[in-house]
Amino acid sequence: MSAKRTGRRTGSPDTRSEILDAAKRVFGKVGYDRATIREIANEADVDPSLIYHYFGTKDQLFATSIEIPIPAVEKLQSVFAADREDLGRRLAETFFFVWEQEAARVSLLGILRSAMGGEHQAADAFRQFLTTSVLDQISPLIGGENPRLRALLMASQLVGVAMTRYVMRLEPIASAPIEDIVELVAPRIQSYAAGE
Amino acid sequence: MSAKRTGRRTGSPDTRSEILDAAKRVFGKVGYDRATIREIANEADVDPSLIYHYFGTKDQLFATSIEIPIPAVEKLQSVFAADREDLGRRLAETFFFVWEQEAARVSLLGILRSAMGGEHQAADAFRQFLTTSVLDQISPLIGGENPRLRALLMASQLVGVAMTRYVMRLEPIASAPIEDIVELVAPRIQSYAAGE
DNA sequence: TACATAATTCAACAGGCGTTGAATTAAGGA
DNA sequence: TCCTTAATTCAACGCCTGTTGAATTATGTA
Repeated sequence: MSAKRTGRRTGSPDTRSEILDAAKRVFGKVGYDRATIREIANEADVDPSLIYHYFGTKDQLFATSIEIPIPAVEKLQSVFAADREDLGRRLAETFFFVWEQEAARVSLLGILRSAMGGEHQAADAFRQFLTTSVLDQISPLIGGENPRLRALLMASQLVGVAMTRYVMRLEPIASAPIEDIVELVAPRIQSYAAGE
Repeated sequence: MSAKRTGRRTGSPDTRSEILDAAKRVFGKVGYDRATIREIANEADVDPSLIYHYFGTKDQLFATSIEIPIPAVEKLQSVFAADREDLGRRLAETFFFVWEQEAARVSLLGILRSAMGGEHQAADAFRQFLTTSVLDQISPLIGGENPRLRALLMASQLVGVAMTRYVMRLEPIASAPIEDIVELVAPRIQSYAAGE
């Protein structure tokens, strides 16, 4: 509770990172619109104007804080190496594995919340990630007609579960063990991948 | 373009309804947060304070404008009369039939957008609708273990598609004919209903 | 016709927001 | 040690928001 003083702090604290973390938390909790610079600054124990010093504007701060977490992207690559019959399960497992991790979740929540709210940057980021990192990779592995549509329907199922579990926290999906969910979801996702 | 005059208008226009329609449109387009009273008033060609005269507060206006459209609820009832083997298809068809109608869609978009944004009223309304009007009715018809979880997963798939098609407008799901989507989604939803 | 009441706008308020520029303090190299 | 530069806060701006109260005009009833 040391009283705030003006001027540079002693030591070499990585204040920039603390701001970014606070931003992710707040954006994840309430989305872009309801998140205020002042609240983020407060959460980071910092003056609001310092945020502008480091990130320029609220939009830019948001843009910086919604980069898809690297571990998530890496994990994804390994999915596409799997054999076709296993694609559904691997996809579901990876998806929830990432989401269950606190650090990734706050970022993803921010993206999802804001994208659904119509925030352009978030929507674009989400669209692009889904298109290039998921659809483009999955579609070729899929049999039957409309492979791209099928791929997006797989993704829709996962997004739907993320919505109900992490955003809206609907029971009993919110507190069910992931294993149960994967067990039920995986076969249906897989069936999209198999022609007919 | 008649210049605005003060005082009561001539004739008997149902201004209240016009305000409500405008509210639905705006809430549907941008969600609760970004929607401003002034924009709604403008859309309804009315002074902002008239909205307060009729609806009291922004929250109350929102609450009034997100009642689940009656046709939607009625349609739903007919689904549960169906035989079990047809449940998936009937559910999917009904769901999209309602969503494809302009009037219902703007309301549903408002609810969905705002619920995802964490707006309490919308989230509660959505939760309650899903619980009492969907889950409570579907669960008893479902075989296997965790019937309630299965029911919610069916709903998740539909919500996921609504998100990608109507909210985020992701291609190719956004402009695919509903028949194609139903054709693909129905069997997977159905398979949740059948035990294992 | 006179009058109560409903419908409508005008003008303003306080509060919160994103943002900016100047002032203050510490760190690090010459 | 001095001085440039980076980190940090202070104080304020202009704007937009939800909201309110008084003023104005029409409707419907007695």
